[in-house]
Amino acid sequence: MSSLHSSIHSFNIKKMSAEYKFSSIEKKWQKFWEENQTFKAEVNHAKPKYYVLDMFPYPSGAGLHVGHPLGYIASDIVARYKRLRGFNVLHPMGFDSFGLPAEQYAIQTGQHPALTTEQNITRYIEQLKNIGFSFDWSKEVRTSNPDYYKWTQWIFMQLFNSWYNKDTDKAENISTLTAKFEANGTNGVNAVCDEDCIPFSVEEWNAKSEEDQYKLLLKYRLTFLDYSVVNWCPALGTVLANDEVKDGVSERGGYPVEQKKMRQWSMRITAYADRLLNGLDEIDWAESLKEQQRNWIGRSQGASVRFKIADVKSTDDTSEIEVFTTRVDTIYGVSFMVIAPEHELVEQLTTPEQKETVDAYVKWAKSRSELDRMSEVKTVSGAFTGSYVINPLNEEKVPIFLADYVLAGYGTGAVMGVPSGDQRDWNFATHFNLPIVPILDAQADIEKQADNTKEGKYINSGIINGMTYKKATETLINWLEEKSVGKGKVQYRIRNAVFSRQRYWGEPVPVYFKPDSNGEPLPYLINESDLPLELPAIDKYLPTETGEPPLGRAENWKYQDQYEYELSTMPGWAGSSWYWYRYMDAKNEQEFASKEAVDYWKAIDLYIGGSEHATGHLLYSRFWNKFLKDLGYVQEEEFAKKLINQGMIQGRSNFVYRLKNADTPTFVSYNLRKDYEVVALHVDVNIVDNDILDVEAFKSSRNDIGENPEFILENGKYVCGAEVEKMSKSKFNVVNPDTIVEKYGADTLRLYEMFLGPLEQFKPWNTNGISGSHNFLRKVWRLFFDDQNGNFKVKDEQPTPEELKVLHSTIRKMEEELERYSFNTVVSTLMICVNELSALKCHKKAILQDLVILLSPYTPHFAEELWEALGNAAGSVSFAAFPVFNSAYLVEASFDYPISINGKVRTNLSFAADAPPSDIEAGVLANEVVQKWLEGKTPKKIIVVPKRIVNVVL
RNA sequence: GCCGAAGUGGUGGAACUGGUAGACACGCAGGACUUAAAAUCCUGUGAGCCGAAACGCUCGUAUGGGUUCGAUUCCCAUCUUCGGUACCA
Repeated sequence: MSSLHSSIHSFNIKKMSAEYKFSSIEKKWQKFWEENQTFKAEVNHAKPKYYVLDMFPYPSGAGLHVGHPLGYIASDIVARYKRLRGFNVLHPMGFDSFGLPAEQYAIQTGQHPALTTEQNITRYIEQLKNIGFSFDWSKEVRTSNPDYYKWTQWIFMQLFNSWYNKDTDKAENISTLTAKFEANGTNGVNAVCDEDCIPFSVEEWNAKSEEDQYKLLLKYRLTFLDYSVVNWCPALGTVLANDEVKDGVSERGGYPVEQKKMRQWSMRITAYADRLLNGLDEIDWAESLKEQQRNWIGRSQGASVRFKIADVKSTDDTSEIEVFTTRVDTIYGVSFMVIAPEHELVEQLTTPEQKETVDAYVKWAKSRSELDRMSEVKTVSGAFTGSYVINPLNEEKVPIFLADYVLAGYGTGAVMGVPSGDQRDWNFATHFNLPIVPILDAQADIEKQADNTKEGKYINSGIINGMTYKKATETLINWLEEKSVGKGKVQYRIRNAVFSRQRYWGEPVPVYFKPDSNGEPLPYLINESDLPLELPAIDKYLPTETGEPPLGRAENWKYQDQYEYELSTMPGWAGSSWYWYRYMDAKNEQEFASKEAVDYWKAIDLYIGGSEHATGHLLYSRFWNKFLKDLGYVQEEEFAKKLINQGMIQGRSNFVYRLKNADTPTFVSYNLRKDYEVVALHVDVNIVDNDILDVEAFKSSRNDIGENPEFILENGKYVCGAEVEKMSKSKFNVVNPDTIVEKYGADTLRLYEMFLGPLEQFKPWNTNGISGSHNFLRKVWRLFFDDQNGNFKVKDEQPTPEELKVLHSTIRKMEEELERYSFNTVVSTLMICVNELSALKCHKKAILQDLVILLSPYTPHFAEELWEALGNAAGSVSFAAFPVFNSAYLVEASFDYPISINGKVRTNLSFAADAPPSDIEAGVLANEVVQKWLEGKTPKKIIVVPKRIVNVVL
């Protein structure tokens, strides 16, 4: 535990000056906390635990800007508040330090990414420590450290060694699957596996070689090799991130990019689809975020139907195309079939006459990203294959088209086209002159647009004619199952997660390849004792000449000196999918965290981070957590009980307006710009105060504006324009927290960031308002110290009822507001409290001591200083007891009712707090203002809402 | 395109479950103190109308409709901005 009774900082009132000297105060307490390890959190069964976590940052080269600490300040306030409430708080910080930017920088400069990452982290820590967070730095983690990624690799190995048993609804060790195969073959096995798994008997299993058995098991493991589509850039010889592709070409160099299938590691997250969906009901996350996850998982109930291909050319050919539909009831309206351009049957289905068209279309589709393909709905594109399928219900022949709105990786890569019921199908049918068949009598105007109604009775629909939706669906599914041409099916939108990256700066995959009897490489895990598998040194951070990932450059990098390692690395989300457990026991060399620590800290009680992680990090983390639970390593089904999405802080850019066609560079002030022809240019916000440009600083800061630029001023000032944009270097609107801390102090920064607005909301940063927060602290200071001579003026006097009322209404509001994480209104509440105490000239210890505790989560250095001044043990405000609210101080004898006439407030009247509505009615009617509005009439109704409002209805 | 969110004074925002719209700040204006400035303190500040003033009236929470005694809050439609869209983290 931290030392609460340290007396190394003896306090001397005489040294205090009139001013609030934030700089020395903050340094003093930061040093104190560090030396005393005040916030070190250890397992302590005597106290209830509270785990509050921030999404850890990626340490970028640009350092922190004022937007980054927003969430950390909020979580720190909660951490400090919970300590005051008697909780044992775990509040750690670390770094998600693998990633593309460091690698990009390495490619440009040749510097090892570990080196730049280290430098960036050092800078981040410096900046974070400057803000006075109560982090337990002894638990810091970095995902790129081998002693961390050892355990990321270890989890990968557990996934490789596991399969998903749908009967027990959890992951199990692969050995339980082997045991089942040995006993009964696939009979009675209900496993999640690759699509091409076929059933086999015990005899067939036993007849297989060990090698074939091993190959077969690969189809069941929770991490497995599979083909997935990537952005392949032939010119760069590498796979590009979606971010690195703009308009179909690489962002760097502008080389063409194509969609290519590549064999990669995947994670079988689909096995957990239902649990990921159902678990959402048990966690306190924003409903909008849960909705995003639900939609991402995309459970849909429907049917799969197999359509026979007409006139199959040879017996070798596949003779069916399977589709999934959520509207099997519309099957009689099918007038075409669409398959993805990547569909495996494209070649087989294309007739010689159509070959040229189809080839051209496939080539074009390859150049388009998935996002382009999904977004483009205005123009219809597609190509006829020349072949047909037969609708199993009515034996009708319908043409097969390719169209890029069908994605190969989604469902079966084929859809049935029902133009009367689906707008995109309708557009497609209209474009290609295909029939539009009405199927429900309730469908209206289908010659103008599709109508997806489920109302009415079926027409033109064979066996379901005259039925309604529910009955028709049942009938059709029964029919399909009876005839073995389809079945009822639940389908998910979520796909298995691709886990390979053709990059250097990520966790190596702990896998090596050994040739099988045919010389084909087979993947095997390395021995657990060989973990961590460290990143080897390479000469440059580029793919090899033969197109292998950068790890292919490592010399003599072989497992047991003979086997090829896997050359791809893990994705960014690997290290972040379990890190909250590592914080519990960050230095453990035997386990990812001790059982004792995991059992004590359990799940995160409050997790703060951006909503942009909704379907990435937050879904993968839930997946890995469930997996670790299945294997018995952790207890919790959900890793974060409560989650708040903090909104981003945007930049506020300033502009100057430069005259076009002027000989000398000339800048015109904002409000005069309309009279000239001007170009707006970004100007560094740090030389603009309240939208007034520091002209001299501007002149000397730029070398592109000539020797003597001219300025057209208004009222002797140059006024800048302003706009809200993303905070970024290129927009000259980045504000560094260090600058603010230097000028106003960390406590002011913390207060102001919270005061800016609701945590969840996106809002622009504008340094202008910060003086209000700073003045507030100085105002508090003046309650303690005389602003003339610096004398300590707190007295041991009895507080008045009025002062107690101010204090206790503040305590109550603060509790309520923190309870609902309304961090901004707490600041207003504290301001109102101080305004009122100042007006009352209250300098009483009994009141001010509690006020200091209330302030301490927001402005910890400031609070420690005043706490010590009040005569308390140095550094102990962090563990003081939060003041107990006493409602007795707030009892009011009367209530001031707003009196409204037809909903508009016309006057106010005071009634006893417990006055019965009848008395209030009588009083209201007697009032002269009300009389005036009544104009002698009797009101229709009088609504009295006790302790709220009275409304007289005329 | 699809999924999710936001839109309130000159600015950031407040109004918690439908009950006085604009709390608290910034900015601006005026005043006190000062040789002066800073700091501090006081007053005013949504738009408009009437008026000497007090009082009062009308409009007003992106836009257009609706529900209700009463709507920033609930419902429908539209517009704009932002996040995600499976290899940014």
